[in-house]
Amino acid sequence: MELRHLRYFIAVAEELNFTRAADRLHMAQPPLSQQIQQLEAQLGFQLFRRTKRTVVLTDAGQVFFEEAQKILLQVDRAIQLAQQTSRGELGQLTIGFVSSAAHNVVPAILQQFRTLHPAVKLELREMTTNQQLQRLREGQIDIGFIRPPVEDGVNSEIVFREPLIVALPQTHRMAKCDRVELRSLKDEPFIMFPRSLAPGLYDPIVSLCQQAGFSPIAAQEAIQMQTIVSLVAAEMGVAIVPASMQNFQRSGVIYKALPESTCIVAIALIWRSDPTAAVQRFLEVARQISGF
Amino acid sequence: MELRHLRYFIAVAEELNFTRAADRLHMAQPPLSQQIQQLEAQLGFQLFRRTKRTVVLTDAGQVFFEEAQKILLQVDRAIQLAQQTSRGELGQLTIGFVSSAAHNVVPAILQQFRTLHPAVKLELREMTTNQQLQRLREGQIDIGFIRPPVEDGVNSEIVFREPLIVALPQTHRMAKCDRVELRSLKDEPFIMFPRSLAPGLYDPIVSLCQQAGFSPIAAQEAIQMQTIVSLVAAEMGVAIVPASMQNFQRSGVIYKALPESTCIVAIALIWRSDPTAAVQRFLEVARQISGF
DNA sequence: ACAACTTATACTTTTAAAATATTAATGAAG
DNA sequence: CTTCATTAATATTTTAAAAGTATAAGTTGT
Repeated sequence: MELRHLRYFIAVAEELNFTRAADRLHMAQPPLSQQIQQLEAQLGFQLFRRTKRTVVLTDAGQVFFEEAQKILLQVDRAIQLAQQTSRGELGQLTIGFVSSAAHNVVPAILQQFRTLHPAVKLELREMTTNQQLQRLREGQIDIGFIRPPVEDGVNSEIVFREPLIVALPQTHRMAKCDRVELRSLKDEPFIMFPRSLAPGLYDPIVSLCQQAGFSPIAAQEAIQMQTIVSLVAAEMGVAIVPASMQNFQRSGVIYKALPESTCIVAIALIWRSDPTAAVQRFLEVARQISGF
Repeated sequence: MELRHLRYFIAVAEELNFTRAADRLHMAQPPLSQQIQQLEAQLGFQLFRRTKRTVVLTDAGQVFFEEAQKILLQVDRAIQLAQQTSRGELGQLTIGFVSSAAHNVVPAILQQFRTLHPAVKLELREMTTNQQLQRLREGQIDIGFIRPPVEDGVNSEIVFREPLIVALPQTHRMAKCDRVELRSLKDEPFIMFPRSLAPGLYDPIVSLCQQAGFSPIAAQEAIQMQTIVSLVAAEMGVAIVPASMQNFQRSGVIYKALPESTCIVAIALIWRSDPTAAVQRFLEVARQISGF
């Protein structure tokens, strides 16, 4: 049995007249009769009760008619769903992001993507840069927002750049100053990200301090930017953080610009090597929003 | 697009290897490749990402794979449902019956049919004989239980015969007798079915009375056997009823056999001229139960 | 009784699916 | 590094089956 048989059968069942149905199907009447006979032979029962002049559906034919219509609808649906998927209008994206990225471009990109492609389901997972690189290789995430650098062989693109700033406890002696000389913090305890998990953030911070003539004393480590800021609020020390952390205001913490902050940190987008259409649509939106 | 394309596609999607899929489909590899190419061309997108040596589903292909499986399942389902219907194992029967038939064979036939063909939905409607004949012609009922005679051109078969008996009020002077001579009731008021609605019951009753040497005085008419018995209980008169009304015991009413009751009334089954398979199954059961 | 209408059959043509033979590319093994 | 096995694609031929043509046969209504 082929879909052709169902299409022919439906036409005859609707017209109850082989000649008219054949017209509607743009074919001659004899092949139509033959195809219906063939279908009946395969099914093992009559679809129509025919006199020489009139045709009516049997009760089994009536049941088959309703089911055949459902089948053709399902075929249309299958084609449409798959086509939408092929255009990236339908599907699922699993997206990783580092905690600090949640405060800059990521929300804007996600929002825009959601309005443009509402049928794509987004699954968001906060992870470190290294976790994302590994999960991307394993195919467990489609897209990631990380801190560069990126090893070779991974598709990546910078989507955001920002300077570094200082987070001080409100009670800190420099909290009232307009701006802070990094040099003046050289004996302060620093709260840092572990280098192993985020070299792209750790290294610029250390390099900045060394430009100012000292090596920072890592008093505490934390693997979430929000935790680092909370530790500053708890007066455990000071921290150097990306400027976008100013979007994360927390009582007890004051952010200060660094005059010597020519040092820039970035957020990069990474994506799987065989990008699905949905990944490609996401890239388009990310490029549009980030302006790169 | 034809079901062939879906069957081929599913085989390739499951094997992820054209050669093996072709083996499974008992065909050569080149036509399989061509049919898949043709399918992709019609759909307007790639189902597979192919290297010269390996094949994987695209994400659109994955979606189409799942939908294609559903379609083939639905095709199987359509065939099965229609085949069951053609065998009379599935469907609906609308059945008419005269009120007095509810007390003899009908319950047994219905019960047996329900056990043998549980997927056939039965719809029961109490109607007079004439109503049933008309509704049958209009196709509004499939089967009827009536009082003969049946006009020509209607399929019918006697499924039950029974003698006539007398229903007396408990207070009646003859209520204590073993048997009742019909002649002794000649001056009693009779409660009758209107002749127009049930000649098959009316005529034997009148004929019986005339054999006994009188014409019954119709004091009341009612169109339900149960109502007639109730009127007897209310001492409105006496009635001659089919013997199966003894299955309908009502306080205040006594049934008595008639010695001269060589007169028999019947229940006939009637059915539509283009009997569906379900109607034929019903006939089989009715014949089996009635023993005719 | 006859014309118009409708389906089925017999036969021919056309289309397209399947088979065969072959090529091209890739990856693994010697 | 070459060779061999594996795999998908292409070109061409064969085969099968779908569509078309002509016509018959039965039914309905005038």
